Amino acid sequence: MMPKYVFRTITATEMRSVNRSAVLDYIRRNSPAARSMMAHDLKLSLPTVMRIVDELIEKGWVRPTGVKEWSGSRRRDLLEYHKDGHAVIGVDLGGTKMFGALANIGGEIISELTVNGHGTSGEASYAMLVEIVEKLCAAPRARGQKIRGIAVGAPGVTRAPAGIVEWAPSLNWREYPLKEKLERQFRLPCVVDNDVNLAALGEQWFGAGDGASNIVLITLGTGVGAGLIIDGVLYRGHTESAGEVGLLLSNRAELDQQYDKFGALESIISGTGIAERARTCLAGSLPEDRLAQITAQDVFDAYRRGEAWSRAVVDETVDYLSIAIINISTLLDPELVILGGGVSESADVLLPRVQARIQNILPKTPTLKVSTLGRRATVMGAIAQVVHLTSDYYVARKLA
Amino acid sequence: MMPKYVFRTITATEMRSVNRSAVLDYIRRNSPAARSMMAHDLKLSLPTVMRIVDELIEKGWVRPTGVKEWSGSRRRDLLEYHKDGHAVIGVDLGGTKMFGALANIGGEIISELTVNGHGTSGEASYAMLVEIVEKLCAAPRARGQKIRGIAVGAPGVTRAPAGIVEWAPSLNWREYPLKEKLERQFRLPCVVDNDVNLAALGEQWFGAGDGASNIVLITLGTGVGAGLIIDGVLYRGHTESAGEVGLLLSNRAELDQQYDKFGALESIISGTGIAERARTCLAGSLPEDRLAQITAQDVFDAYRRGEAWSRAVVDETVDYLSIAIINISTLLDPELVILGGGVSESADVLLPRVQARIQNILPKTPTLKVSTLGRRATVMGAIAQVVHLTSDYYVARKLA
DNA sequence: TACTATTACTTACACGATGTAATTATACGG
DNA sequence: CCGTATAATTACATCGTGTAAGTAATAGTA
Repeated sequence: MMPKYVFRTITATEMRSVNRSAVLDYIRRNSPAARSMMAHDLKLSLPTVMRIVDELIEKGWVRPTGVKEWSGSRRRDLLEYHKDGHAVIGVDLGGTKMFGALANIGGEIISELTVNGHGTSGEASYAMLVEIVEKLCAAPRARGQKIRGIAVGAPGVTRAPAGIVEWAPSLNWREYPLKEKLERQFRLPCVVDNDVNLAALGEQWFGAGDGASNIVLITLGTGVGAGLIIDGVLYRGHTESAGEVGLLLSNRAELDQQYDKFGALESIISGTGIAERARTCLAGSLPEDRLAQITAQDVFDAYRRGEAWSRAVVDETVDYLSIAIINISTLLDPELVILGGGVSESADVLLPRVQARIQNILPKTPTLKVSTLGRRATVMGAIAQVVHLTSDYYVARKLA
Repeated sequence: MMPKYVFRTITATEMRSVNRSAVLDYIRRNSPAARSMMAHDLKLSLPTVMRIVDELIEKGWVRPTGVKEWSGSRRRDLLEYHKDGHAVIGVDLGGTKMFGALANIGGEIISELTVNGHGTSGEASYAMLVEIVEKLCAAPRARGQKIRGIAVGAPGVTRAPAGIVEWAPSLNWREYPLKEKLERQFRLPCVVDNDVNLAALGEQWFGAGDGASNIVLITLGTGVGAGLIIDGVLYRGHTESAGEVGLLLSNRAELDQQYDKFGALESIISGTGIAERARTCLAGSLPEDRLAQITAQDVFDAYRRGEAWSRAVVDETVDYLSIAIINISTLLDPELVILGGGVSESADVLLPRVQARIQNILPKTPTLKVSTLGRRATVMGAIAQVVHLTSDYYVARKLA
């Protein structure tokens, strides 16, 4: 019988990794930071902070600012996150578009590349991904940073530790060993993860996350998905499909239906679903070809202009999005709910109304924000994951 | 400005705690266990395992079995979780009943005590809790174990680290510093937590949890609640109100209602809600006083006897419970969903039908089980928390 | 300009933890 | 009874943190 055990052990070197991770995280979030301040806040002795900082400087994660800070007498030497210490490649592998970026570890994009409507699948998609990465590798890097790793967000179920894409319908990939292939091709550390998971990490590190430990990112685009940051750490679920909120049910009748490609909630509040409902409303009053071109964006524009037909569509979207957020918040009690994806560009219409509905029901309302990274969220999360991977990120917690 | 940082640091002693926790957890789940086996599985050197085991034996958490195991040549000395090494007091503080138990750390009850319909609130409730604890302290302990701590599960929102009951309507406690009061009174380490959270931990340690790292416990009783174990660790949420699933919404109309005491889902699938609906069905066909006595149990009994009226009530319960489980699983992707609370005694009726509904919708179905601890779940979780607290439980994780 | 007080940093060393390797103990099987 | 294999023990190297004492920097002050 296989033994059952859940918790891992650590060595002295890993203890250092835990502490190094905490210091790096502190500096990233609080640049510029002083050693003595960190020693105080992080409850480490000054010599330990010194040693860790020396290591971080040596490895290019952190650097002295040159500036010194007055705090009573001898000035503190200030340190900052060394954004340009390393370069990283992140790719958001969409079903219809691919978006790749070469960026520094501060999340500043050096060079980016979009392929719209690539229309590929299977091996052709892989070839296109390789081409994008190659171009980004070749892009000029003013400060001469080395590329430290590649992370890819895939639209579908992934098994992140193994780096396998289990099932990505739009690319027609099944059990696709993407990480292994990329590592062999580029000889760099690679991470493969779900696109929405990475987007959530991106917002935590560089976007609307703002130091919160419990974050839900809801993306409303072609489909609907959620990324969960729980107690500071990305949560993937038992079979790595946590956050597949497209399948959420909002009424009893939905129990009797079948959902092959699109889930119940997805068919209502995704961009696709919104456009679909608009077509039903406008059927007959517009020519067929115009009807086919309607997007969610058009619906919100019409709503802003006060066109009557859009009213019901937007109302329904507001209601079902509210139900989803209420149910997610009820279950998870996050500090922050971030709205992302294409539809979030219409947040001016949605957000105030959703907020009102939520406050009406929930005793404790999470903060509701719009993604600040937009379509770059996944790529930013990719950068975060490369930092996790290459800086040996460990975290420790005490229970009870 | 307050610095932002999320992750803690550890010292050499805390590294030992991480490893000690892993070893203790291994032995608890795999008694009897051999040192050399643990060294292999946990990736620790044998000397380290030896030292940790010596410490655990000395402190009474573990003991040699005396039995030896053959594995090719020299026999292994087997160790087991020392159930009787310590005694612990756990109390489930219900709104109508209080249930306290003196148990060993293996979750075996030495002495238990129920007070039904105590009808107290405020300071009187505290006095009754103290009386229960005192009686349990005085109960004979054959093996002479010392009581190591007290944990209390409260029916309401708690702030567990501080041990404050924020709001428990049935006891009329607000911002009640329970932990502080108990520690002063009994001079023992005390833990205060939400009753459902503790029940989830109880099932993880001693019940249906079975080594799973991602568990959702749904309790259906007077109200409805959920306890979440995420990546092996109890998750409480940003304001410690994760899992308050009584408020889950199942249709659009519910958005416009007000929920003061009972949430939307709660008013349908809780024991109270089931009985209430049965009363509506039977109004007129039964005398008023008989009607008032109907319980959820009666409804399920009638269903088993094939009485027509009960059909609709049970169907509705099945459907809304299914929706709740589907939505929770969609979001969290747990390995295991456990049904607990009074209504779970009718799981023979509910479970097969719920299972069928779930499988129809979800691509990946979590295992569905009935609580094996029943009304003792909270108390068992209380025991687990005392072990966490008094054995200095730490866990470490690597990201990416 | 020198002295003082104060805070930042450095160094030396103690301590606590893990790991490796050599040694001893135990038990089966021929 | 001995050989072999595995378990447990011991001694010691290594790696990490912490404490304490010493050095450096700097504003204020005499």
